[in-house]
Amino acid sequence: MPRTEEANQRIREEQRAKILDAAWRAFAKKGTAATMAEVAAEADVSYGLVYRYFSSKEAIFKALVEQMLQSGVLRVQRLLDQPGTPGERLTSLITKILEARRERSEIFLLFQHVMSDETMSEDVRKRLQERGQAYYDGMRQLIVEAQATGEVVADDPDQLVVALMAYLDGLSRLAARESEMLKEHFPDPEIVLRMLKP
Amino acid sequence: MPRTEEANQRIREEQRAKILDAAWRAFAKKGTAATMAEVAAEADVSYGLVYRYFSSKEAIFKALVEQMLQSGVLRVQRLLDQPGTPGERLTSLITKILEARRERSEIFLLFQHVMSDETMSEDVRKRLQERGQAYYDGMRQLIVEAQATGEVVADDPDQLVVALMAYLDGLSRLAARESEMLKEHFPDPEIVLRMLKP
Amino acid sequence: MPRTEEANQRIREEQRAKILDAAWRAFAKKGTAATMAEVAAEADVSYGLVYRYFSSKEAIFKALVEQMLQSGVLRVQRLLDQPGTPGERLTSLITKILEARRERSEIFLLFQHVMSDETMSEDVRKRLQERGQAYYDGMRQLIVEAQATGEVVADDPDQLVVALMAYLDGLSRLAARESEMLKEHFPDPEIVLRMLKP
Amino acid sequence: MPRTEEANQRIREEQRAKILDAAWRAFAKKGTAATMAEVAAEADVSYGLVYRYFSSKEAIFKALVEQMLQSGVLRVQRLLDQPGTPGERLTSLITKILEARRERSEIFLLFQHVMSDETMSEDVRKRLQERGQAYYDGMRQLIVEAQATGEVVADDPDQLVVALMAYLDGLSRLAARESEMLKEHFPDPEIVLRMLKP
DNA sequence: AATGAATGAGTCTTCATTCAT
DNA sequence: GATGAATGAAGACTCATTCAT
Repeated sequence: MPRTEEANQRIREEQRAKILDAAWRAFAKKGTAATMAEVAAEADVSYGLVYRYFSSKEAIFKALVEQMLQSGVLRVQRLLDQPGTPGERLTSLITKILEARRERSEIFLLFQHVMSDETMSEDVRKRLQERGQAYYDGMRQLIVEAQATGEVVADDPDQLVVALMAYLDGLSRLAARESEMLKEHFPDPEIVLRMLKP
Repeated sequence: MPRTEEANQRIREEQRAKILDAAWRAFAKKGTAATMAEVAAEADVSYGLVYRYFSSKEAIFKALVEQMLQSGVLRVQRLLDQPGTPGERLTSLITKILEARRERSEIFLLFQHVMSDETMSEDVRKRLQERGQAYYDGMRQLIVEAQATGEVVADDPDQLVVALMAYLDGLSRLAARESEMLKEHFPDPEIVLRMLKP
Repeated sequence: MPRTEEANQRIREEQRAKILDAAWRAFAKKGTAATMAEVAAEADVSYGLVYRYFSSKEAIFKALVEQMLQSGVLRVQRLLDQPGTPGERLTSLITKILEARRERSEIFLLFQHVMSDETMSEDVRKRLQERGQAYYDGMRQLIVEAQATGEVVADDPDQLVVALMAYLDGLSRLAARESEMLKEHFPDPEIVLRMLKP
Repeated sequence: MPRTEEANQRIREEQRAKILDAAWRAFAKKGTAATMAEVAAEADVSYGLVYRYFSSKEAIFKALVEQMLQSGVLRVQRLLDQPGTPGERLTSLITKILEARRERSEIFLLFQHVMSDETMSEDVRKRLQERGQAYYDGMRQLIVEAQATGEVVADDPDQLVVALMAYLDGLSRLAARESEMLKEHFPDPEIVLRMLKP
């Protein structure tokens, strides 16, 4: 007697999730260089099964990127519409970003991998590019507002955003490398906020 | 009539240098994914020849890393023994580092590539690790001294160093991606220095 | 309440027939390259089920060949024992063959596929070979007889048979390709019979 | 000291030819199903080398088809512009075609393989299709002319061409199978010509 | 009896490395 | 010292076949 449809449905969802999880680990570690065999091994699944769930390596990447985009981690917008003065909102935003980078560093690492891998499909990179731009724009806007209220230093806002982004990206890389240094001495948000202090 | 020994010697050195230069360009562009054929083409040399000068792809990497270590770009020590107060020296150090990251971003990019590539020989990675540690230690020492003179804020010095390193690494990545954003809005050293302000 | 034995029996036969029918369509279309998944889909059956009825792809082929052999389409013998002069019987034979080739071209296409596919089991090919030989022999005998009565030209009978077979095989291929040309201009039996005219 | 340019040139040409020859044998035998490993083995060459000369399996096929088209074997046109009555030219044409089919049966076999393989690139198939059409058209024209002079029977010319083509294709297949039967009893051109006799 | 999830051997393709000249 | 032809191991992907339910 065949399995019930729901049972199959469940199996499919679980396996798909299991494989994507494994892919996260594999790709975050090695980027595009990770092999399908590694993904399969990491998921504790046979080689061929990966292809039952994803038509190609590229397809897995796309699914990961999709998860990344859905996850909300990369969405600044929702963090902008908060109560408080611009400066308070900026502080809150950066604090939250730092938490996210610390806890879900794979996401940012994969993001960087994809962006710097020229073999990645233009399609996928473009979507991430746009999200990155939105991220940048949101941050810039908040800074400009905070400058108006005098809560942030009156430097070139673009330089400030670039500095902020560089800092955050650098932290992600350190976090991904699982550096002991970082774990024990994760910099207090206070420190980066000083870059913006008037 | 055979070539003189010196002539041969000179040719060898020139060719070796030519190949290494090409390797810089190739690896900066594609990281470990660059092929030997690309290196050879970039050097305008047959690809058999590359093997006359380097026994393997790994060997080229090692040579690049060696150049990196020799280049002095990664040596903090010589920047520590300068005249001036600790705070002045720290300011001067960071300014110089920023210049270097901006102008020779390939070096730092390669550094990061090697550090995050697990297939890289332990040997090579270890040497870079050590240099990174020295870098870290030098910076930390200077910060501690500057805290003593009250020129730097009295936060946990380790957190400050981590923050500084994250910022610098992040900038290198942006520089390497040849982002227009970065070129036009390279952050003034003043900005990062504020992170350390008391 | 379990199904009765006869009901089971009937189901088994129906399913087996359904799968074989699907296999005919799939193999006629793609030859050996047809996949088991395609056969299953064509039969509207899960692909696990195909293996319940046939132990392997090879086994399906064997069953198809068996059907082919049973079908009578390839049996000349029964066409030889007819009333009439040798020439009349030859004419009637060829006319019937032409009809068969036109209407059941898949059979001959599969025949050719199997014969030219070296990965096919020797076993299967041998049986077809023998049947082909019988076909050949029957035709030859009829020609010889018809030559005796002066109804067929006195050429080398082997050459005549070869020519006849070549013609028929060629037609099968055209028929299988579903060429418009052939459908609209299927050659009158009269034409091929002229090859034999004294 | 490197090889001279001519030496390399020669090697390249020889190897390319060697591989294409091997491909003829392999593909004529198995069609698309032939593996690259078989081609390499047949050419007595390493696996990777085939890819130095041809970028893909598809590319080899294209080269074979190109050779086929260049070979002239499939060009009827040049056989049409001959002296003599239409009937004489038709006789001469068919005689020549028979010789070609007999001696270079691989070509026609490959032709048939490609035409019936749906995975083959549309591009390639189209070119062959056109050539086939030209072949057909040329033959048809000659038949019509010969009917005008009364040298060919006044049947539907399309049926006559179809019959002729079927016969020729069938012979190619037999020739390719290297049937003993065919070798020893290759049908005299006289036989097929009778199909056209008034 | 029936389903479809799971497995792994086989095929195409790339690329580091070797070798004859 | 230099060239580029040749090799083969490794990786992405397909598909016949097995197995739990």
